[in-house]
Amino acid sequence: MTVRVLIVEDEPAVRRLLAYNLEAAGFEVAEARDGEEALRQIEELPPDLLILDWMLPGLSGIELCRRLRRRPATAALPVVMLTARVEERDRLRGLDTGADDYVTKPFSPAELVARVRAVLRRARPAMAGEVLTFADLRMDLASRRVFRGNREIPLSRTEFRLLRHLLENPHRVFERAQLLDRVWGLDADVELRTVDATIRRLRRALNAGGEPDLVRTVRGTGYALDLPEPAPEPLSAP
Amino acid sequence: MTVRVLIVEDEPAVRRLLAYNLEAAGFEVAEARDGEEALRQIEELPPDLLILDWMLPGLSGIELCRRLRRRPATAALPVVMLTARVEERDRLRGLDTGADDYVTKPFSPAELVARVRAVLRRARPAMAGEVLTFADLRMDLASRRVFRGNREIPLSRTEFRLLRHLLENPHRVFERAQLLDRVWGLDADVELRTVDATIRRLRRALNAGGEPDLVRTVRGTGYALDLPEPAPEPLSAP
DNA sequence: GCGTTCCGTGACAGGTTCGTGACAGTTACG
DNA sequence: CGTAACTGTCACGAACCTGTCACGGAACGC
Repeated sequence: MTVRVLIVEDEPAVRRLLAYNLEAAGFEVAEARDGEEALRQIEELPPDLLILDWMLPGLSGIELCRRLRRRPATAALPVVMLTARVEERDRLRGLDTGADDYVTKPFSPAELVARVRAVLRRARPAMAGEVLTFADLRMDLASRRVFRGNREIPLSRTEFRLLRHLLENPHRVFERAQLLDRVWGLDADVELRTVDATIRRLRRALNAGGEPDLVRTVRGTGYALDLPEPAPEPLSAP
Repeated sequence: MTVRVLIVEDEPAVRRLLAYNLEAAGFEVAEARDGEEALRQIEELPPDLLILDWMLPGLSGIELCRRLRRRPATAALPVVMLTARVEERDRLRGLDTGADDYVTKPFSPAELVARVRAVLRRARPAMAGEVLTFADLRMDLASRRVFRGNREIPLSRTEFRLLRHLLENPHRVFERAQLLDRVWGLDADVELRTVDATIRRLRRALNAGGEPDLVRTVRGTGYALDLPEPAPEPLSAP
């Protein structure tokens, strides 16, 4: 599976330089000109790493980073921040920006790629230890096991990835095409209805003990992970 | 909006230490001495997170946690379990207690607060996603749900899109042709009166509980989302 | 008042969507 | 090499959605 990197940078020259070198290093690259566009793209298809210019028109890089950290789905998303001068870099390090590394412009392509690789190496295992929870569902990413209550649920690879994606974004409705992109991958060539089949297998596995169904069907749209009966009042924000 | 944390702990010293540090970190804190009292408080005003001592007089922490998990209203309530020693913590992790994280006594305040924050990040529904509101109507775009007061309103795809458009432009009157273009789409080939039928279905769904009608009919023109007129004002003074 | 226009209402048929089970090609693994 | 598990498709049926229509009452202009 390829690693997706999203570059958020308003200067076209710098953007192209970054994209060229990262693609040459084997990454899949997406680009955004400002914070708004970045948010939209992350929404659509979350990358594995973000390269973020500190100075952006509109939403600044720091603000974007902080905002991402607040969302569970992107709280652990690795971020490499681009800064113009060394002093800035050191000052940003002091602030709590939430970035994983800082690169000073001008940078050498080799250094940039090296830092991206280092951040990915560091970030991956950190994510691996996590446990995703929803209702009486528990998914341990490290051991790749899923429990409902105290019963273990055997899941195939596809089912596991689908459930993981839903657990990372509970309550949120995904349409079939989104799920295909984000679970099966962009290069997968499968029918939309395949999602239904996998949802069905996932449901059968999850509810094998007669528990209530946690997968909500939204007719005409797609699926979401949700509590069945009582309308879940949207929890108050922190 | 503040985050409420309920501490369930029988030792006053530990309770006060926890309360002090959590309040310093900006949380709103409630306290309970045992499981019974905790249940009462959760009933009264559900907290956003529970800190739970493993050893409690009466109802044990584990039992309380399991019981909460069984009730839909509290099934997703984040729980941080306090244990006395490291061995206990590891043993509890093995059992399926349903807790989201474990902290070993003695703990550092910083670690405790960090773990609470982490659990909240994970447990929170993703996306402070857009929510459209009008009067007692609430539409959550991410989860694709609509509430009137605290009653959920089931809506079909078309009804949902129509209501969304009205909610995005409250008070504004749209003629049928406009609604067809903007809700059904430019390429849709349907009768103007179809709008009436959908408005009717939307009204029936929204007012199923006997609430006042929020959809205003503008004769000869179209429809708008509006508060109903409270009373016709007499023009002449008594 | 009176006729006309406009909208609410209920019913209905055709279409769409989704759950379900079955099946075959593929992969994993002993 | 053979078996079992996994995965993508498909066809079918039931439930649901939706556009349309006819009818009657309400609102409006005169």
